[in-house]
Parts: sequence; structure tokens; C-alpha cells
Amino acid sequence: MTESEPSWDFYRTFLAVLQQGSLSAAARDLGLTQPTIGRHIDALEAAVGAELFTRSQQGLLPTDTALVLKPYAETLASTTAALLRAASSSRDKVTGTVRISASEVIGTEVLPSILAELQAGYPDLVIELSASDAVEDLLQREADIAVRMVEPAHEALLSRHIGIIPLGFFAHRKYLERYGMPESIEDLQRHKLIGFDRQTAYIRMMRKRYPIFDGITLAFRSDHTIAQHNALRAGLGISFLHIPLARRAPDLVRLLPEIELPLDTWVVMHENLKTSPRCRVTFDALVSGLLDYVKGGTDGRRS
Amino acid sequence: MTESEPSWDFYRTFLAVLQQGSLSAAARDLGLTQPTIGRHIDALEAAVGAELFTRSQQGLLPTDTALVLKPYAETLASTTAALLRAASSSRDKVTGTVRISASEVIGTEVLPSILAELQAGYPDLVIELSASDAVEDLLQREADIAVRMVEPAHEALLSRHIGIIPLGFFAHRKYLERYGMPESIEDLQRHKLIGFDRQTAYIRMMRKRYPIFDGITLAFRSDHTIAQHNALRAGLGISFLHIPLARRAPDLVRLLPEIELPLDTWVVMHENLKTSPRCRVTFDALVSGLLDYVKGGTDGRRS
DNA sequence: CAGATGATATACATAAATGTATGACTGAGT
DNA sequence: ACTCAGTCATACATTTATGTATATCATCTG
Repeated sequence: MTESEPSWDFYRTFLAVLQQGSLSAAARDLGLTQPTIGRHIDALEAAVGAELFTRSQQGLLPTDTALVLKPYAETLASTTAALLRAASSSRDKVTGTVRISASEVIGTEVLPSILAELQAGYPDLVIELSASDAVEDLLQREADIAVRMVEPAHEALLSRHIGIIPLGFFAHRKYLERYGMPESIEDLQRHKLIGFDRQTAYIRMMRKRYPIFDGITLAFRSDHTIAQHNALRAGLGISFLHIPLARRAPDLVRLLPEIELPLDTWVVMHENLKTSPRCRVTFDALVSGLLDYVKGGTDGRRS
Repeated sequence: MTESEPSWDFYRTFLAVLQQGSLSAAARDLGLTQPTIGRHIDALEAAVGAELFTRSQQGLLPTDTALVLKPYAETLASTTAALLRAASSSRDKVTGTVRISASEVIGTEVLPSILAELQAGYPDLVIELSASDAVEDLLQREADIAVRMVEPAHEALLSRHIGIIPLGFFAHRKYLERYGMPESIEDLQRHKLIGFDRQTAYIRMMRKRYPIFDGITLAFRSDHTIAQHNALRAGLGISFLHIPLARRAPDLVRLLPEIELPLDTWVVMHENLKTSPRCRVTFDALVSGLLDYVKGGTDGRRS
């Protein structure tokens, strides 16, 4: 009853065990040893008064309680990481690490040239880019700055509207030589289409706007956007693509120009970070680079 | 350069030093000793590569860097507290601690009777009530459930609309015997008014709706709502009050019934907590109790 | 079915963090 | 001017946590 608060390090160990699935693996991950990890878990279980794992000899199975606690531990981990990033940047100089979250397409195809220029201007700036379509939470400091395709709702977020990235249908010249040019939406039925594996909110919106797509079957599906782009460039089929991106690839031909979908874009940052020089310059660089990209500016050239 | 991540306990120590203002006080707070606290701070400063405090013999003065890191450390503290609350409640039974955030008026005058009934129904439930007009952040788990007077914006929050609590002018019978009954808004000029010390968003809204109040001077000001209520009950002057609250005090008389301000009310909870029995029953109890209160139900009687 | 691999648990030695005791300094009050 | 209560810093003893080595068990593989 008179027990004091457990060491916060136990939470780090707890999360590592959850993520790695065994005491030994967690020990390797944290640079500690297996007995230490075991003792941490024992101590944490005693402190919270609940079983966290059912021990077995091929690993540890988390209990329901452990799964309930997992998001809290994840918050702790992302917060400590954010704290260290914030600490690493001194007050006046642009140093330290900035973590950016963006979609796969933006992160892999658009940002590299923008960030290269930024890095050239600030050699002490370390850039961490998370290119994933899973949304990272700025409020929980999983990232410092994010490029978002939905309007940010929370008022604690400082956001800058970039504008609309237009999407259009494209195919490689080689593909068109073989299969011919589709002349109408209905004509797409006989073509090879490249698309997503799962339903996203954006795809549902598109289907609502162009109901014709409901009946179209896809010849190539992948959740991985880059795989789709490479399939497009390899001449596998027809796919949606950012129109500014297609300008960089001379062998890609725009199809059905009457179809154009908007991808509204924002750059978002937590308001508390606006006084941080490293975040400020990165935010500004992203805004200006993306504005150029949307306008189809020439500086988005690939290396 | 090959330094590993600092112990998470250092962040707890860091926050305690920030809050307490000295190594010695932080040591007392955490149940450690002053040399240990000093070593923790030294280690943390070495790990982040920045000075966190300027040492002096009457205490420690936080540097700018330390102030930047403070909110992160606060998030860590509230998250660990929330984790422990979550851990203390078992999966099926209503046990453990639930932390509720509400305004001073609601928390001190309205909730006690509701929570007493809840506690009677669930003896193993421990209720923690933060009655403060400072908003606690549900997203950062500073509280599990909140009673709010503004509509919740974030989509990760599960909210239930209660309705409008009407506010009206009241005075104690004794006061009216001495100063007479005001017959109009203009008549208030010659009366003793009780009100807030600072400008809140709600007060600005009220001034906009009844511009006449701009010219009125207050005879008694306090940021502390309870102090205002007690001043009202002591016959010091005229004040706004929840109309359902006034029903419980027979000596309070409603004035200027044509003036009635709305206080829109929600009960809000983080969506992740809806599967937690202790939060679920507390949420339901708050909703039902507050609905009764708004309707002026009879079960809101004070003990 | 034997052997390799990878898991947890335990015993013991070692390293690390903590506590105790003390000194030096500051500022407030007498 | 002096005490007193407060602070931080340092030296040393002790407790605590960690690492090493080993035993035991399960699973997969040839």
C-alpha cells in the first residue's frame, strides 16, 4: 500500500518487450541483458498489481492489461524522443534533428530535392523523414512537421495551406504503343489499371465523384505507392499520378485530360515549435518548396 | 557521440526540480536525496548537451532550454499517471481510479451529489476530481473525463451534449431587504455586483450580448468562483448563478428574470477509454446526473 | 531422434546508483 | 554582528541494480 511510483525506465522496458515479443529480444534492443529486463517486468507487475505477460519458453504473451497500457507507453516513447529533438536544437542556431511526416509519394518523390536544398543551407540540421501513409500524430509529437492531405482541425496546430496538387491519368509511351490510347472513361475497361489494394477515404471520395470507376477492375494492386509508380514507369499499365510529378518523366503521357482530381495539401506544425529555429526554417522550406511543386516550378528537378 | 538514451527517470527528476525550484525541494518531493537529484540533472545536461539550470545557492534558475523542455516533461508525467490509473482497473470490474476535470462551480456544487451516488454503486471505484477553471487536456490524458462548456473539436474525443444550463441574476434576501430590488438593468448601477477579476472568453461573449454591462462596476471581484458564491450567500451583493443551483438555496431571490444567459455543456472522454468499465460507468453517471441537473431534477439535493 | 537455436529462471560477482555526513555559502531576522 | 534556516557541492560508505554464467525447457531441423 505504501508503494512508491515505479521507475519510469520500467515503461521503456515494458514497451520494448511488447514490441520485440521476448525478454531477450528486448534486452538486445535496449542494450541491457535478459535478467535485467525480466526484473523490470517483475517490478512493474508488482507496482501496478496486475499480470502483464504470460511467460512461456518461446516468448512472452501480453495480457489484456498490457495491451491496454501499450498506447500510454507509446506516448511516453514518442514524447521522450521529441524532448531530445527539442533539446538538441539550441536557441538561436539551426541545429539538431527535425522529424518530418509525409505520405509515401510526397516523401519519396517530392521532398528529397526540397530537403537537399534545405540541408545545403543548414549543414548542422539533421533531417528525419517518415514517408508513410500512416498518419503520425503531431499533438503527441510523433513528428515535428507533417505534410497533410486533410485540413488540420486542432487549434494547437499551426498550418499553412499549400493548394491543390492535381492528379491525372498517365501511362508510359511503351504501354500506349502496345495497347493503344483510351479515348473515354468507358474505354478504360479494356485497359490495365494500377491502383490501391485497400479502400481509403480518398478512394471513396473519388468513386463518389466518378461513379464509373466502380465497375473497373485493376490489373495491378499494391498498397505501396512507390510500387505503383514503378509499375507505371515500367509500362505495366495506367495509373493516377501527380501531374507535377509526371512532368519530370518525359515518357509518361497524360490520358483523358478531362479527368483531374484535386489533392488539397497543407504543411502542419505544432504551435509550440514555431519558436524553434530548426522547425521554423524547415517549415518555411517545405512551404516554399511545395508551392513551387504545385505551380510546376522548375526547381523540383530530380537528381 | 555514441551516448545512449538517458534514463527516463531523469525526466521525472527534471520536472520535479522545475516545479519545486531547488534540488533539495525536488529531493523531498520524490523521496530521494539532494545529491542524487543533482547527479540526475548533471547526467541529463550531459545527455542533451545543454545547460538546464544555472546553479545558485538559493536555488536553481531554469535556462531557456529547460523551459522549452518543460511541456514535454509534463506530458510524460501526466501520461505515466494515466497509465497507472488504467492499470489499476481490471478488465471487467469497475475498479481503479477515474480522474474527472470540471469547472469550479460544476466540480464543487454539482458533481459531489452525483459522484456520491456513483461511489455508492461502485464501492471499489476511486474518484479523483480536479475542480479548476484551467482546462486539462484529455488528449494528453491529464484527465479521463471532463465536463466542458465548449464544444469539443477533436475527433478522438467521445462527447455527449448535455444541454444548456441557464444563468440568472440572484441576490440573498437579506441583501434585498437592505438595498431594495433592482427593477431594470440600468438600476444595477446603484447596486453591489459580484464578478470576475479577469476577462474570460465567456465574459466577453456576455458583454457582447448585453452591452449595458460595460458601464457597470463591480463591488467584489474574485477569480475564485466559490468565493463569489459565498459572497452572494452572505448577502454581499448581486451575482450570476446557475438557476438550478439557486433552487437549492431558498434565501436566494431571482432578479431581472428577463436576463438569462446560456451555458452549453458537454461531457467528454477520450475514445480509447470507452471500453474501460470504470470510465464508462462514470461517463454515464455524469451524463445522467447532469441531465437531471439541467432539468432541475430533484435528485440534485445537497447533503 | 539427436543437435542447434532461442527462450526463461536462478546464483553469484561486479558495477553503479544512492544515501550519509559534512563543509561552504547566502539571505532573513534578531 | 550574529544566529538560523535554507541552499549546493563533495567525500565516503552502503545499498541497489546490473551483468555473467549456467541450468532448464521448448521448438525446429536434418
